[in-house]
Amino acid sequence: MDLFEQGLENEWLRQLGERGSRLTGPRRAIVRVLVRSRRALEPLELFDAVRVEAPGVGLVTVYRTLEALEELGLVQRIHESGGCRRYLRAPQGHQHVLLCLRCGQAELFDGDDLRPLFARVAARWGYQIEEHWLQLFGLCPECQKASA
Amino acid sequence: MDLFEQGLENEWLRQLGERGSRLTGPRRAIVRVLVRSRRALEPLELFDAVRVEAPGVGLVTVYRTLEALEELGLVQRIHESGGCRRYLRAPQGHQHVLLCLRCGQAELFDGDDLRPLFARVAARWGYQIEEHWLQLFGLCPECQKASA
DNA sequence: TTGGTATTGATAATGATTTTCATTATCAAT
DNA sequence: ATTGATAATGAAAATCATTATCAATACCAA
Ligand SMILES: [Mn+2]
Ligand SMILES: [Mn+2]
Ligand SMILES: [Zn+2]
Ligand SMILES: [Zn+2]
Repeated sequence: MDLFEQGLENEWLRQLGERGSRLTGPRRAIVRVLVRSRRALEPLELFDAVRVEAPGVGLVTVYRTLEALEELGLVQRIHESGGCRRYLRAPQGHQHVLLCLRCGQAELFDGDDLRPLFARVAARWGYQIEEHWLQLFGLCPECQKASA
Repeated sequence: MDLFEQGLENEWLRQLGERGSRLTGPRRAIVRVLVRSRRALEPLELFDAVRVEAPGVGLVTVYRTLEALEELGLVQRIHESGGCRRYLRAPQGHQHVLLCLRCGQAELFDGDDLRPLFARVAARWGYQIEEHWLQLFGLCPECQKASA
């Protein structure tokens, strides 16, 4: 078992509890899968994965748990040209997503400094910039080999 | 009448024709509204705006025309935290969107040079970067006044 | 002007997400 | 441990945006 993911799982459950949510079987199972996934998952994919270990869980509970985790900022919706219904572990701190176009694997990176750009744009248009989205798409090392 | 928008309207119709599409009344009306909008519009909003001048047009035709214009790259879907169903005139060349969080007004800016960042990320993760999304959100000058 | 056909709008179908509601499970207070 | 208030659950139904169907119409090349 991965120690980092184990810790993350406990932390998510703790935050759910903090918020007043009961720590139920279905929630534990859903959190367990989400924390460990390297890919962004659609509700139905998540549902299928959860049911492998917790067969009784309903799709509706998957939707409800995703909503709760999104409110807590533990999970984020991923936007893609093909659709925007997949969810991924949210980054900690200032990070952005790098997605593999072929297999969907996700990585988080940081180190972008866009402040000079924001300043120019703000000056040009008179906007007060509040937020920015940056997302990179490409081919992961495995998929590069596969398509070579 | 705005000359730039007039020209853009003609250009869109030309490209639709080029592609083998007939230049019908409904299409002309839809293009006219889209070309002139400073905001990204949902299909239903677009439908309502079109029906002011062309009352007979159906919602289905709005969807079909949006699809055609998106294929031609003349229109793009805008992604927001609240939903991803609005469409906006696509940028020409390398530009990105700046959106007002309050009124939805959209501006296009360029001048971002993220190549150094891409190079670092590519090296760090072994990805071959193919594409990037950058979007800024803020308050336009009018909305800043309104909320002051 | 005309004929072949792309386009249209009304309608029905679809599919993802939400709502409803009776039943069950959690957990703080005994 | 037991209890009991109530949060959470899953099945089923409802909703809502989008897509498919289809007979009638409008476009446009000839
Ligand atoms: Mn950033
Ligand atoms: Mn760019
Ligand atoms: Zn890959
Ligand atoms: Zn504004």
